[in-house]
Amino acid sequence: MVQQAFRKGPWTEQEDFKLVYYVGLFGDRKWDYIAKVSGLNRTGKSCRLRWVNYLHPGLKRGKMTPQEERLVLELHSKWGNRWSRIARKLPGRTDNEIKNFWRTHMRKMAQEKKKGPVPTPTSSSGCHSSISSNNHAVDSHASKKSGEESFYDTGGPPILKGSSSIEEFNIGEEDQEGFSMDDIWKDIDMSEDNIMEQPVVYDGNNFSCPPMPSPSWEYLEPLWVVDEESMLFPTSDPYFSYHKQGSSTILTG
DNA sequence: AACTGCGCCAACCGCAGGGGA
DNA sequence: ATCCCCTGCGGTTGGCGCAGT
Repeated sequence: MVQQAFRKGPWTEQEDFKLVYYVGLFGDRKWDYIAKVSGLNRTGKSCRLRWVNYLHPGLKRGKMTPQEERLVLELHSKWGNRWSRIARKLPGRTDNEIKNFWRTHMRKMAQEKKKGPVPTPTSSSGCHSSISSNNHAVDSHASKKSGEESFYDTGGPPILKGSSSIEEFNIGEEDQEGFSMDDIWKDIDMSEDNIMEQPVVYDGNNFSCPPMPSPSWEYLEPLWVVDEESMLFPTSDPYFSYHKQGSSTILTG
């Protein structure tokens, strides 16, 4: 058999469109199949990763809130490097995101350690020596891309925009204040070793999103008018008009 | 203004587990 | 019962942009 040379590297706008379209058609499980029929010339793995880490409608972009940071630290002290597990407790955050955050955090801790003694990283009070400053200091994308509307500034991937039902997944930075950490802690205590997928719940203030790795397409369907014949994309969707305004075909990297 | 270092994110790789044939 | 394929997870790295010099 001749091994097919798959495309690698950053995803283009067109590839994203295709992927979203085919995930809409076939769901988010059969990645190899999607990769094949879509003609993306990517591996199923690559498609899945792109979806989970970037295109998934439940994603919450932007820097982690202090609450989230604290939660990550606590959960990490509990579970170690079980990123996906930790991610399930942070609605809208991916394991990759958390992993990256942790790396950055550890680096900072190491640097601070060089300078002088610091409280233990896993203590919720101690970690704030770096965390809180971090909160103000940097968000690479938010600050980097000032001047242009960034995915990372909007509280969610653009695909979400324009749909009122979906928009509700965008938990803005401010909304995080109302994000009940107590609920999360309770949840953690209750489900310690019995993590279940939970339905999306909106009580008027807070959201509980489905775990990232297994997103549901139910809430996306209205966005996608699937036309298999013509393969038309919903160009009227804000997501697409957004991208059409952009000059670059490369979305990331 | 140019250069360098750093921080951050996206994406790849390898491995393990689960499910179906 | 075994094998194979697919999916998911964790670790790692390359590239981009910003900040400091």
